[in-house]
Amino acid sequence: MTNTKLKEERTRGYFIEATKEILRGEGSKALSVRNIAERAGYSYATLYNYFKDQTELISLSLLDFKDECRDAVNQNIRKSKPGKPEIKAIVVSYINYFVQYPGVFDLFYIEKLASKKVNNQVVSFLDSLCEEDWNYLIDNQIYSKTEIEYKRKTLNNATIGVLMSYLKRSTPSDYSELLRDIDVTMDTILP
Amino acid sequence: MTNTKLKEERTRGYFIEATKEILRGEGSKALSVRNIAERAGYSYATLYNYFKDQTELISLSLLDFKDECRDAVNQNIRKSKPGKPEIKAIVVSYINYFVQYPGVFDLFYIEKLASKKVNNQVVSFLDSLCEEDWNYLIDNQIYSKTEIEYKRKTLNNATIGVLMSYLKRSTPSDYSELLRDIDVTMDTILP
DNA sequence: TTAATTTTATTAACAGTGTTAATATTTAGT
DNA sequence: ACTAAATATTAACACTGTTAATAAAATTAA
Repeated sequence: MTNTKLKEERTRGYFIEATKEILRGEGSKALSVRNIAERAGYSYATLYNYFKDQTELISLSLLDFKDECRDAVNQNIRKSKPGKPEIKAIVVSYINYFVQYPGVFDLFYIEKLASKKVNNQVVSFLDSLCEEDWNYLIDNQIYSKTEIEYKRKTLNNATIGVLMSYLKRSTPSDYSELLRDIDVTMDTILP
Repeated sequence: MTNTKLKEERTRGYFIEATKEILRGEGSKALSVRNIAERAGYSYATLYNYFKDQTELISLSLLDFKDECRDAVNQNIRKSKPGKPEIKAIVVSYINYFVQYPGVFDLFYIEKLASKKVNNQVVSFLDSLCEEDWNYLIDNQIYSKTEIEYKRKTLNNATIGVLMSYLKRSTPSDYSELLRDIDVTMDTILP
């Protein structure tokens, strides 16, 4: 009864963990049903006894990565000052996370996602990490509410653009330039 | 001699045209060697007598689309005032082009490209369309040279981000909001 | 025009993909 | 130990890109 449910949940976990390992390592290009199943220790068709299809497995991995990324960001911004400095620290560690795991970037922004709910969660993810700091800037009257609304949107889009260019088009060509580009973005949007 | 060269060039054209049709229509997801060859009126293996592999065909299509997009933009900005208004007109028609052909967006920004040269051409494409207007803003001393350098970069990244969110994550959900987001981006970066 | 040669196009094959249906194996309950 | 239920596996299908061997067509030489 509850025992079978537990076992089932464990097996599901093996598949999810295998998927995440491949995505972290070889990337989404190397992802295949047979590859996942082999790493999980099962035959490829067994996967379909636990998941509707590959996209369900991908969505579940994505949610895990979201938590992982949030934790990484929270670790890195510990001693940042609220407002612009902390927003910058968040953006930098957010970008660092995806530079470390390009396969996860593909999941978040490129791969076709099954549910619209997951879609929305991804789109608002970076912005939600900065929520407190945007409010800080409003509360301390450094920018108006509409100004902040605009700047939020623009920073989110610019950050995705920076990541895209770096990971998908190798521009800029090295990491130090990437950091400089983030500086540029921050100073242009929040002067 | 020159006759065979002509014939060869024509056959290559049929394959390229077929590739472009599929990308414009069904999108890059529907692209396959067999699909292309069938539409070109040849067997799938014939393709390899004219092109190294599929990626070469894709790169050649991309270059065509680049010209096509430039033409479309130039048509739309005819009566725009130099500077910010024209830059906005360029960004809007640039975005419109990819909204019309999402498969071409995949080519430009997502698909793995063979040559680094093509890669760089893509990355600098939007910025090159705005070149004159950025210079106008410098010459008329509306912004400083460094300011413009920063704004260029930020606008390029933000525009790619806007496109990504709209085409890949359905955010915003309708076109009128997309136009509003472009306004927001422009006013934030070029106030 | 026929024969030989070169150019161009096709089919067969290989290793891979996601997914489903039918089968085999393992576990649980009596 | 035997039956029933749960779980796992193999076989198959329709795809994918790519290569090698073969067939067809066009060109040249006699």
